Amino acid sequence: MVTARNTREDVIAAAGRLFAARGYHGTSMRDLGRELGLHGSSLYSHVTSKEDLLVAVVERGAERFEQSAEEALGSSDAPAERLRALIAGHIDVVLDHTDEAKTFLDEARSLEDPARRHIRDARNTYEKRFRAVIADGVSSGEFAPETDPKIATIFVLSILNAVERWYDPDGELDRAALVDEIWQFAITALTSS
Amino acid sequence: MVTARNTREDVIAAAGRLFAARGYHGTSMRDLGRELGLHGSSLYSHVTSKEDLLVAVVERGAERFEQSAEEALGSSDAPAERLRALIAGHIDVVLDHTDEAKTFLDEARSLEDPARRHIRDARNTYEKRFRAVIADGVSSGEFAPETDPKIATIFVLSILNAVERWYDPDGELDRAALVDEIWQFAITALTSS
DNA sequence: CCTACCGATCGGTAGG
DNA sequence: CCTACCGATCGGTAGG
Repeated sequence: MVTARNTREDVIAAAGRLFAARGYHGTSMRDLGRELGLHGSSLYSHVTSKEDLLVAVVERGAERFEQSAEEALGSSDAPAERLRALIAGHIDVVLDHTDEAKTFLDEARSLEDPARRHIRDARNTYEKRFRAVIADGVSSGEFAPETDPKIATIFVLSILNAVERWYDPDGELDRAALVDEIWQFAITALTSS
Repeated sequence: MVTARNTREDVIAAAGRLFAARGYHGTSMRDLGRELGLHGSSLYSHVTSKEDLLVAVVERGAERFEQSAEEALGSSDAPAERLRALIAGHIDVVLDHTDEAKTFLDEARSLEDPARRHIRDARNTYEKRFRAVIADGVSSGEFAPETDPKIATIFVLSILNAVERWYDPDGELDRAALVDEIWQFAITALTSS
């Protein structure tokens, strides 16, 4: 059996790879065809436009993060533990679905407006999950009373979203240790006054 | 006196604006010409190539950050205060030279290799300034002994580099308060065990 | 998924 | 800084 034909999912996965590596505008349909071993024009039997591809990749990224947050919040632990679960889930998405995560984080701005707004909303929803947990911790007295949940959330997400830019999966710091470092940093900042 | 001719500096400034807003690959030389009120081909009397422009903008960004760090470290205060000065300086660069800062942070990856390496080095040098201050704080006992200066530096810079993505200069949080929030968050995480 | 294209746009040059 | 271009490449279509 020779190599089978590509599916739409194959095309989207390859697009994620290239968009993450070179950016949306830095990737041509012919580049993408080459990556899959077919002609650029043949891609149009799988997608209707280049932007259609960006939408698909970014949307998958958004779903991964959203699903991760929902699972993390399944437990009814204390705020500190729920924050830990959110952090661990976020890192899993970034490390297990790097291309989608990177494209979601860095290339969504190239989307045109219906999709763009939808992704903006998804991002806000995700952010609210973190904010609610932090606000809970402040209310319960577990976190410091001066904490501004909105700003603290931005800071934690800033750390999480930057991971793709520096973390080396083959380096000395393994995944569990990475989660631990981030959690420790965040929880210390949130707990002490 | 009618509008004077554009200088090379005008061209670089306009390029910074467009690169920051739409990305390097999302900006064409004709877009840039339009921004300046001249033909795309006329830009070549000021620059030798499109990448020449990216190099110029990114290089200016790197210089701003480097200069800011040097000034911040002029004082011989305690580590916590020197970290504060580094943070304040970084925020000044981001808010006063937003286009250069954004292009430096987000578009440097589109550089080809001599310039690319040079920028990577500049980034590492800048990072080392932060790391040295944090390491000093650990040595002096001012910061918690478990602190890993390398990782703590990455976390602080992650927060700083994300500012351009969410901060609204016309919002409720003014510059001094922004610096204060970041510093408080960082110093708390670094100080407590 | 290929062949054969399309018009538009790209970065860039020559010669004023 | 303009005019007049260049070859290459772009996203995309028609018709198998």
